[in-house]
Amino acid sequence: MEKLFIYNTLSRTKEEFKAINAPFLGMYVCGPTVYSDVHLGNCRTFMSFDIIYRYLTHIGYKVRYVRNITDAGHLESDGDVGEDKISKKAKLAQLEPMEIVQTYTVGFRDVMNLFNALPPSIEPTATGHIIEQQEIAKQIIANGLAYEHNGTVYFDVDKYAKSNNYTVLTNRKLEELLENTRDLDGQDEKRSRLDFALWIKAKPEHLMKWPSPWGVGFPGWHIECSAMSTKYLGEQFDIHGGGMDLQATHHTNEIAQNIAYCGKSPANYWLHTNMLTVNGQKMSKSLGNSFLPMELFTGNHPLLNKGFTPMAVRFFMMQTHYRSTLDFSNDALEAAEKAFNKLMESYKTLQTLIASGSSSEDVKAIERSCYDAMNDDFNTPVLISKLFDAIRLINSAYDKKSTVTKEDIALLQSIYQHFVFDVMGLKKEEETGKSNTALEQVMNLVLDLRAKAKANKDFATSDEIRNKLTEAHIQVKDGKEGVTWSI
RNA sequence: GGUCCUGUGGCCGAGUGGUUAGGCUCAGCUCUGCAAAAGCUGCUACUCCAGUUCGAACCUGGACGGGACCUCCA
Repeated sequence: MEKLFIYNTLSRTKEEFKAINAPFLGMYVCGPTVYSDVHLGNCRTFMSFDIIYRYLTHIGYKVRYVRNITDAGHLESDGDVGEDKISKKAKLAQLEPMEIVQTYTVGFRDVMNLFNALPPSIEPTATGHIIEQQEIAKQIIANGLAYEHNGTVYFDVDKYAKSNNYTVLTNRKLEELLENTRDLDGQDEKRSRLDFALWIKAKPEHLMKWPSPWGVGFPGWHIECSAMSTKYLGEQFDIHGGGMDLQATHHTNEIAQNIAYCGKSPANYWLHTNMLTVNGQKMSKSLGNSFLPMELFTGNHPLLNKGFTPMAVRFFMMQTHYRSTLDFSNDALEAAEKAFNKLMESYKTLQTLIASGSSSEDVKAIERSCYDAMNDDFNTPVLISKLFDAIRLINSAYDKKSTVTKEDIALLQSIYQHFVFDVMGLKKEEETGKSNTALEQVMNLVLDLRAKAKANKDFATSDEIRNKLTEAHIQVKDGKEGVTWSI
């Protein structure tokens, strides 16, 4: 098996990866909250972990990939301010919370599918694991690290921090955290400002609520992940992932919960993916620069000149390492789209290569460097640069400037299969409209006429046809092997 | 305000104490009736200041800029 190095947030260094029970491997990734459309930032995180999942699988691990759906805990109106609005709206066309959940869960899966992300092995929901969450809260109370106050159960951070490193993930000092904590609702119920809720008493207007030993309520924000990761991957597993914004609060509390529950830190390796910016600025609705995936595909957005295919976007994301911020801009997307098309064109060229008896190229070295790139903390930008070495090699062999053997060609095929299709999860875009046979027949007719004009050296006619087609956004390409066209 | 991350050529974006990242753009060439498309070749950068070093864009310190988190958030 490949020797793989992964950047572990726990140690802030790249560590050699060792699975607890190879070849089996458990990976948990914090999934989306399904109360609104997935935005691109979410997609980027899940695409990053899709590559990680695919590569781990490729090098021989039997991965159980668990990614939750958060469908409970946040339906409450925004405290005191929002209550009025809610009651006004509630009169007409009130939706069941689970209708919202269903709508956005389906939407999320559809988008991930468009991006060719593999579904996780298990996709558990918070509402499906209320009992498990309560059990964990009970055990933490029994272990003396949580307390109930007026129907709400709080985690006792102070007490926990006396015998554990609460801030393992962030390296922050507890005193400094305390100084910087703001005043929030329910602060007076807590023993310490850092304490967080495992179970929350439901207000009467709260829509999703369940009975519990502490009264009717709903689970806290962090406990679902502790419950579901423990249930499906065990008390200790290999990899836990999520966006960097989850690191300081959600993951910190998750680790504390697990240790308070069973004395074990849940995951050996914590991976965090970086955020997404637009033209150098944070993506946010207030700045008017947030993208929905569909806006990206259709180009229906003020910041875009045109739409981009899901695969072009996927490729674009792969060009940046998962731990760097990814900046969206029209120019960068266009550049990535061209590069992606080149990668796919070269695959076609590869199919036409003719083998020589000897080889002037070292294809094995390219394959090796692809593995080296991925083994170095899943470095897809470097992987892509190595693939472009392969492209140059393919083109030069095609131009008869170099020679490749039958084995080389087979190896190039396998590099494409393994790295481009299996690991990066790229695929050829569907041909535009399968039912376009009518258009095709017309185009054949037109191009046939143009060919005849050219044969008669009637360039005025042939150029006119070409120009008119260009105006209609149809590009004519006079290749060596005949004329092709694209829209 | 606090903690942490970051600053690379026209643009995007890897990386390393001394040796070409890669893509896009651009220029030249090949091909072409001419274009386009495609291919080839070229374009040598690392915010600023000081230090460590034989040698730093890469290490250290400082300045300035950008970002994340501290509040639901991928």
